[in-house]
Amino acid sequence: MFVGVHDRQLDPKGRLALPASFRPRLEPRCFLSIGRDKCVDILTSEAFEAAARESMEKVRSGEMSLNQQRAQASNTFEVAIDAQGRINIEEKLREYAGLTLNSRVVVSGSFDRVEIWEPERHERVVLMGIEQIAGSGE
Amino acid sequence: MFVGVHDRQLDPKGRLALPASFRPRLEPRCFLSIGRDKCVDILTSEAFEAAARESMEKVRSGEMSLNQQRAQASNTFEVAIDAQGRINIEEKLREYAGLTLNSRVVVSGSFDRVEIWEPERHERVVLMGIEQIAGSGE
DNA sequence: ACCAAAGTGGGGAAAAGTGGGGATATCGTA
DNA sequence: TACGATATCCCCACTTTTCCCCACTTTGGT
Repeated sequence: MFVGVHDRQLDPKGRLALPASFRPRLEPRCFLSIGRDKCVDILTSEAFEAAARESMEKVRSGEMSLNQQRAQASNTFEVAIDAQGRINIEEKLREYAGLTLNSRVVVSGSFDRVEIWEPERHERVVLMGIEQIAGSGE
Repeated sequence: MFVGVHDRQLDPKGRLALPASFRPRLEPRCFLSIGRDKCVDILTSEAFEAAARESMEKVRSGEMSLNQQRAQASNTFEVAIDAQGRINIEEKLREYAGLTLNSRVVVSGSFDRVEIWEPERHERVVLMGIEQIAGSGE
Protein backbone atom coordinates (compact mmCIF):
# COMPACT_ATOMS: atom_id res chain seq x y z
CA MET A 1 0.00 0.00 0.00
CA PHE A 2 1.18 3.50 -0.81
CA VAL A 3 0.78 6.09 1.96
CA GLY A 4 2.22 9.48 2.94
CA VAL A 5 2.89 12.74 1.12
CA HIS A 6 6.19 13.99 -0.27
CA ASP A 7 7.11 17.44 -1.56
CA ARG A 8 9.20 17.30 -4.69
CA GLN A 9 10.78 19.59 -7.24
CA LEU A 10 9.73 19.04 -10.86
CA ASP A 11 13.02 19.80 -12.60
CA PRO A 12 13.48 21.88 -15.79
CA LYS A 13 13.42 18.73 -17.91
CA GLY A 14 10.11 17.45 -16.54
CA ARG A 15 11.70 14.84 -14.30
CA LEU A 16 10.36 13.88 -10.90
CA ALA A 17 12.28 11.95 -8.21
CA LEU A 18 9.99 9.31 -6.77
CA PRO A 19 9.98 8.93 -2.98
CA ALA A 20 12.54 6.23 -2.18
CA SER A 21 9.98 4.20 -0.29
CA PHE A 22 7.74 3.89 -3.36
CA ARG A 23 10.46 2.87 -5.78
CA PRO A 24 10.77 -0.86 -5.15
CA ARG A 25 7.12 -1.42 -6.11
CA LEU A 26 7.26 0.81 -9.20
CA GLU A 27 10.58 -0.30 -10.67
CA PRO A 28 11.71 -0.93 -13.30
CA ARG A 29 8.81 0.73 -15.12
CA CYS A 30 5.40 2.05 -14.28
CA PHE A 31 2.41 3.70 -15.97
CA LEU A 32 1.28 7.31 -15.77
CA SER A 33 -2.30 8.30 -16.48
CA ILE A 34 -4.74 11.13 -15.97
CA GLY A 35 -6.35 10.71 -12.56
CA ARG A 36 -9.65 11.92 -11.18
CA ASP A 37 -9.90 15.56 -10.06
CA LYS A 38 -6.98 16.72 -12.19
CA CYS A 39 -4.03 14.80 -10.79
CA VAL A 40 -1.62 12.36 -12.40
CA ASP A 41 -1.90 8.71 -11.37
CA ILE A 42 1.11 6.43 -11.11
CA LEU A 43 0.22 2.76 -11.46
CA THR A 44 2.34 -0.31 -10.96
CA SER A 45 2.69 -2.55 -14.01
CA GLU A 46 0.42 -5.11 -12.35
CA ALA A 47 -2.30 -2.59 -11.56
CA PHE A 48 -2.18 -1.20 -15.10
CA GLU A 49 -2.34 -4.62 -16.72
CA ALA A 50 -5.37 -5.50 -14.62
CA ALA A 51 -7.12 -2.24 -15.49
CA ALA A 52 -6.40 -2.63 -19.20
CA ARG A 53 -7.66 -6.21 -19.28
CA GLU A 54 -10.80 -5.19 -17.45
CA SER A 55 -11.45 -2.42 -19.97
CA MET A 56 -10.97 -4.68 -22.96
CA GLU A 57 -13.32 -7.21 -21.44
CA LYS A 58 -15.96 -4.55 -20.86
CA VAL A 59 -15.66 -3.32 -24.43
CA ARG A 60 -16.14 -6.85 -25.67
CA SER A 61 -19.24 -7.31 -23.54
CA GLY A 62 -20.67 -3.92 -24.46
CA GLU A 63 -20.42 -2.37 -21.00
CA MET A 64 -17.86 0.17 -22.22
CA SER A 65 -17.60 2.09 -25.47
CA LEU A 66 -14.64 1.89 -27.80
CA ASN A 67 -14.14 5.62 -27.32
CA GLN A 68 -13.77 5.14 -23.59
CA GLN A 69 -11.04 2.58 -24.21
CA ARG A 70 -9.36 4.97 -26.63
CA ALA A 71 -9.50 7.81 -24.12
CA GLN A 72 -8.05 5.65 -21.37
CA ALA A 73 -5.25 4.24 -23.53
CA SER A 74 -4.24 7.52 -25.14
CA ASN A 75 -3.95 9.23 -21.79
CA THR A 76 -1.69 6.53 -20.36
CA PHE A 77 2.09 6.47 -20.78
CA GLU A 78 4.61 3.80 -19.95
CA VAL A 79 7.67 5.32 -18.28
CA ALA A 80 11.05 3.99 -17.20
CA ILE A 81 12.67 4.84 -13.88
CA ASP A 82 16.25 6.09 -14.23
CA ALA A 83 19.28 5.30 -12.08
CA GLN A 84 18.39 8.22 -9.75
CA GLY A 85 14.84 6.96 -9.22
CA ARG A 86 13.23 9.58 -11.46
CA ILE A 87 10.48 9.46 -14.08
CA ASN A 88 9.65 11.82 -16.93
CA ILE A 89 6.20 13.39 -16.86
CA GLU A 90 4.87 14.04 -20.36
CA GLU A 91 3.83 17.54 -21.29
CA LYS A 92 0.25 16.37 -21.85
CA LEU A 93 -0.05 15.03 -18.31
CA ARG A 94 1.63 18.08 -16.79
CA GLU A 95 -0.86 20.30 -18.54
CA TYR A 96 -3.82 18.22 -17.36
CA ALA A 97 -2.73 18.39 -13.72
CA GLY A 98 -1.49 22.00 -13.86
CA LEU A 99 2.11 21.05 -13.10
CA THR A 100 4.76 23.62 -14.02
CA LEU A 101 8.38 22.88 -14.87
CA ASN A 102 10.86 23.97 -12.24
CA SER A 103 8.31 24.17 -9.43
CA ARG A 104 7.07 22.17 -6.44
CA VAL A 105 4.66 19.26 -6.72
CA VAL A 106 3.15 16.85 -4.19
CA VAL A 107 3.59 13.11 -4.51
CA SER A 108 0.92 11.37 -2.49
CA GLY A 109 0.25 7.74 -1.68
CA SER A 110 -3.36 6.68 -2.08
CA PHE A 111 -3.27 3.00 -1.06
CA ASP A 112 -3.46 1.24 -4.43
CA ARG A 113 -1.77 4.00 -6.44
CA VAL A 114 0.39 7.09 -6.24
CA GLU A 115 -0.86 10.53 -7.22
CA ILE A 116 1.01 13.63 -8.36
CA TRP A 117 -0.59 16.98 -7.53
CA GLU A 118 -0.17 20.66 -7.99
CA PRO A 119 0.36 21.68 -4.29
CA GLU A 120 -2.57 24.06 -3.80
CA ARG A 121 -5.01 21.75 -5.48
CA HIS A 122 -3.82 18.90 -3.28
CA GLU A 123 -4.24 20.92 -0.13
CA ARG A 124 -7.81 21.74 -1.12
CA VAL A 125 -8.88 18.15 -1.78
CA VAL A 126 -7.24 16.90 1.42
CA LEU A 127 -8.97 19.62 3.49
CA MET A 128 -12.29 18.60 2.01
CA GLY A 129 -11.56 15.00 2.90
CA ILE A 130 -10.62 15.89 6.47
CA GLU A 131 -13.83 17.87 6.96
CA GLN A 132 -15.85 14.92 5.74
CA ILE A 133 -14.05 12.56 8.12
CA ALA A 134 -14.52 14.93 11.08
CA GLY A 135 -18.15 15.62 10.23
CA SER A 136 -19.13 12.01 9.77
CA GLY A 137 -18.73 11.28 13.50
CA GLU A 138 -21.57 13.56 14.57
CA MET B 1 -0.13 -3.33 -24.29
CA PHE B 2 -0.01 -0.30 -26.55
CA VAL B 3 -0.59 3.03 -24.78
CA GLY B 4 0.09 6.71 -25.34
CA VAL B 5 -0.37 9.15 -28.21
CA HIS B 6 2.34 10.25 -30.58
CA ASP B 7 2.23 13.11 -33.12
CA ARG B 8 3.85 12.21 -36.39
CA GLN B 9 4.46 13.65 -39.82
CA LEU B 10 3.11 11.64 -42.74
CA ASP B 11 5.85 12.34 -45.26
CA PRO B 12 5.37 13.18 -48.98
CA LYS B 13 5.85 9.54 -49.88
CA GLY B 14 3.16 8.22 -47.55
CA ARG B 15 5.63 6.93 -44.98
CA LEU B 16 4.98 7.01 -41.25
CA ALA B 17 7.63 6.59 -38.53
CA LEU B 18 6.24 4.27 -35.86
CA PRO B 19 6.83 5.30 -32.23
CA ALA B 20 10.01 3.57 -31.12
CA SER B 21 8.27 1.98 -28.16
CA PHE B 22 5.79 0.18 -30.45
CA ARG B 23 8.34 -1.20 -32.91
CA PRO B 24 9.61 -4.30 -31.14
CA ARG B 25 6.11 -5.77 -31.09
CA LEU B 26 5.31 -4.84 -34.71
CA GLU B 27 8.59 -5.84 -36.35
CA PRO B 28 9.48 -7.21 -38.78
CA ARG B 29 6.07 -6.84 -40.42
CA CYS B 30 2.57 -5.92 -39.41
CA PHE B 31 -0.92 -5.57 -40.88
CA LEU B 32 -2.84 -2.41 -41.70
CA SER B 33 -6.59 -2.40 -41.95
CA ILE B 34 -9.58 -0.07 -41.90
CA GLY B 35 -10.54 0.51 -38.28
CA ARG B 36 -13.77 1.52 -36.64
CA ASP B 37 -14.80 5.19 -36.78
CA LYS B 38 -12.56 6.04 -39.75
CA CYS B 39 -9.10 5.29 -38.45
CA VAL B 40 -6.41 2.91 -39.65
CA ASP B 41 -5.66 -0.09 -37.44
CA ILE B 42 -2.17 -1.50 -37.07
CA LEU B 43 -2.19 -5.11 -35.92
CA THR B 44 0.67 -7.33 -34.87
CA SER B 45 1.07 -10.48 -36.94
CA GLU B 46 -0.33 -12.48 -34.03
CA ALA B 47 -3.38 -10.24 -33.60
CA PHE B 48 -4.08 -10.32 -37.32
CA GLU B 49 -3.84 -14.11 -37.46
CA ALA B 50 -6.26 -14.37 -34.57
CA ALA B 51 -8.71 -11.93 -36.14
CA ALA B 52 -8.59 -13.74 -39.47
CA ARG B 53 -9.23 -17.11 -37.84
CA GLU B 54 -12.14 -15.68 -35.88
CA SER B 55 -13.70 -14.28 -39.06
CA MET B 56 -13.34 -17.56 -40.90
CA GLU B 57 -14.94 -19.36 -38.00
CA LYS B 58 -17.84 -16.93 -37.96
CA VAL B 59 -18.41 -17.34 -41.67
CA ARG B 60 -18.48 -21.09 -41.22
CA SER B 61 -21.00 -20.81 -38.40
CA GLY B 62 -23.14 -18.27 -40.26
CA GLU B 63 -22.54 -15.36 -37.87
CA MET B 64 -20.76 -13.40 -40.60
CA SER B 65 -21.45 -13.07 -44.29
CA LEU B 66 -18.94 -14.00 -46.94
CA ASN B 67 -19.11 -10.44 -48.17
CA GLN B 68 -18.02 -9.17 -44.79
CA GLN B 69 -15.03 -11.48 -44.89
CA ARG B 70 -14.21 -10.28 -48.41
CA ALA B 71 -14.46 -6.66 -47.32
CA GLN B 72 -12.21 -7.27 -44.33
CA ALA B 73 -9.59 -9.15 -46.33
CA SER B 74 -9.47 -6.75 -49.25
CA ASN B 75 -8.98 -3.79 -46.92
CA THR B 76 -6.07 -5.36 -45.05
CA PHE B 77 -2.47 -4.94 -46.15
CA GLU B 78 0.69 -6.64 -44.98
CA VAL B 79 3.46 -4.05 -44.64
CA ALA B 80 7.18 -4.22 -43.91
CA ILE B 81 8.97 -1.91 -41.50
CA ASP B 82 12.05 -0.26 -43.01
CA ALA B 83 15.45 0.34 -41.42
CA GLN B 84 14.22 3.68 -40.02
CA GLY B 85 11.17 2.11 -38.36
CA ARG B 86 8.68 3.39 -40.94
CA ILE B 87 5.73 1.85 -42.76
CA ASN B 88 3.99 2.82 -45.99
CA ILE B 89 0.30 3.63 -45.75
CA GLU B 90 -1.61 2.70 -48.90
CA GLU B 91 -3.59 5.38 -50.67
CA LYS B 92 -6.81 3.44 -50.06
CA LEU B 93 -6.30 3.47 -46.29
CA ARG B 94 -5.23 7.10 -46.23
CA GLU B 95 -8.40 8.06 -48.05
CA TYR B 96 -10.58 6.04 -45.65
CA ALA B 97 -9.08 7.74 -42.60
CA GLY B 98 -8.79 11.21 -44.17
CA LEU B 99 -4.99 11.26 -43.91
CA THR B 100 -3.19 13.79 -46.15
CA LEU B 101 0.35 13.45 -47.44
CA ASN B 102 2.80 15.87 -45.87
CA SER B 103 0.67 16.60 -42.80
CA ARG B 104 0.38 15.63 -39.16
CA VAL B 105 -1.27 12.42 -37.97
CA VAL B 106 -1.80 10.88 -34.54
CA VAL B 107 -0.53 7.41 -33.70
CA SER B 108 -2.42 6.15 -30.68
CA GLY B 109 -2.12 3.02 -28.56
CA SER B 110 -5.38 1.28 -27.76
CA PHE B 111 -4.18 -1.64 -25.59
CA ASP B 112 -4.41 -4.53 -28.04
CA ARG B 113 -3.76 -2.52 -31.21
CA VAL B 114 -2.42 0.74 -32.59
CA GLU B 115 -4.56 3.28 -34.42
CA ILE B 116 -3.65 6.02 -36.90
CA TRP B 117 -5.89 9.09 -36.90
CA GLU B 118 -6.43 12.38 -38.58
CA PRO B 119 -5.66 14.69 -35.60
CA GLU B 120 -8.99 16.51 -35.28
CA ARG B 121 -10.98 13.34 -35.58
CA HIS B 122 -8.87 11.74 -32.86
CA GLU B 123 -9.36 14.64 -30.51
CA ARG B 124 -13.11 14.35 -30.99
CA VAL B 125 -13.36 10.64 -30.19
CA VAL B 126 -11.11 10.97 -27.13
CA LEU B 127 -13.20 13.85 -25.80
CA MET B 128 -16.32 11.76 -26.28
CA GLY B 129 -14.66 8.92 -24.39
CA ILE B 130 -13.63 11.19 -21.51
CA GLU B 131 -17.14 12.59 -21.20
CA GLN B 132 -18.54 9.08 -21.05
CA ILE B 133 -16.03 8.08 -18.36
CA ALA B 134 -16.80 11.17 -16.28
CA GLY B 135 -20.52 10.68 -16.70
CA SER B 136 -20.52 7.03 -15.73
CA GLY B 137 -19.24 7.83 -12.23
CA GLU B 138 -22.47 9.52 -11.20
C1' DA C 1 30.84 15.60 13.17
C1' DC C 2 30.84 12.16 10.03
C1' DC C 3 28.83 8.97 6.88
C1' DA C 4 25.30 7.21 3.94
C1' DA C 5 21.32 7.79 1.41
C1' DA C 6 18.12 10.80 -1.00
C1' DG C 7 17.20 14.61 -3.92
C1' DT C 8 18.64 17.93 -7.64
C1' DG C 9 20.93 19.79 -11.71
C1' DG C 10 23.32 19.69 -16.06
C1' DG C 11 26.46 18.00 -20.08
C1' DG C 12 27.31 14.75 -23.61
C1' DA C 13 26.43 10.55 -26.18
C1' DA C 14 23.06 7.95 -28.42
C1' DA C 15 18.74 7.26 -30.48
C1' DA C 16 14.55 8.85 -32.74
C1' DG C 17 12.34 11.45 -36.31
C1' DT C 18 12.48 13.47 -40.91
C1' DG C 19 13.72 14.35 -45.65
C1' DG C 20 15.65 13.22 -49.99
C1' DG C 21 18.58 10.76 -53.72
C1' DG C 22 19.41 6.96 -56.44
C1' DA C 23 19.07 2.02 -57.77
C1' DT C 24 15.81 -1.51 -59.01
C1' DA C 25 11.53 -3.28 -60.42
C1' DT C 26 6.97 -2.70 -62.93
C1' DC C 27 4.06 -1.30 -66.40
C1' DG C 28 2.61 0.70 -70.74
C1' DT C 29 3.59 1.79 -75.31
C1' DA C 30 5.82 2.10 -79.59
C1' DT D 1 11.00 -6.74 -77.95
C1' DA D 2 13.01 -2.52 -76.83
C1' DC D 3 12.39 1.60 -74.68
C1' DG D 4 10.70 5.16 -71.64
C1' DA D 5 7.88 6.56 -67.84
C1' DT D 6 6.31 5.53 -63.27
C1' DA D 7 6.39 3.67 -58.90
C1' DT D 8 8.74 1.21 -55.09
C1' DC D 9 12.26 0.30 -52.12
C1' DC D 10 16.64 0.95 -49.93
C1' DC D 11 20.12 3.68 -48.24
C1' DC D 12 22.30 7.89 -46.59
C1' DA D 13 22.32 12.32 -44.11
C1' DC D 14 20.73 15.88 -41.12
C1' DT D 15 18.21 17.67 -37.00
C1' DT D 16 16.08 17.23 -32.76
C1' DT D 17 15.02 14.96 -28.69
C1' DT D 18 15.81 11.68 -25.23
C1' DC D 19 18.25 9.37 -21.96
C1' DC D 20 22.29 8.03 -19.52
C1' DC D 21 25.88 9.31 -16.60
C1' DC D 22 28.44 12.25 -13.47
C1' DA D 23 28.58 15.48 -9.74
C1' DC D 24 26.93 18.54 -6.23
C1' DT D 25 23.71 19.51 -2.33
C1' DT D 26 20.79 18.33 1.32
C1' DT D 27 18.94 15.44 4.86
C1' DG D 28 18.86 12.21 8.44
C1' DG D 29 20.95 8.83 11.30
C1' DT D 30 24.82 7.14 14.23
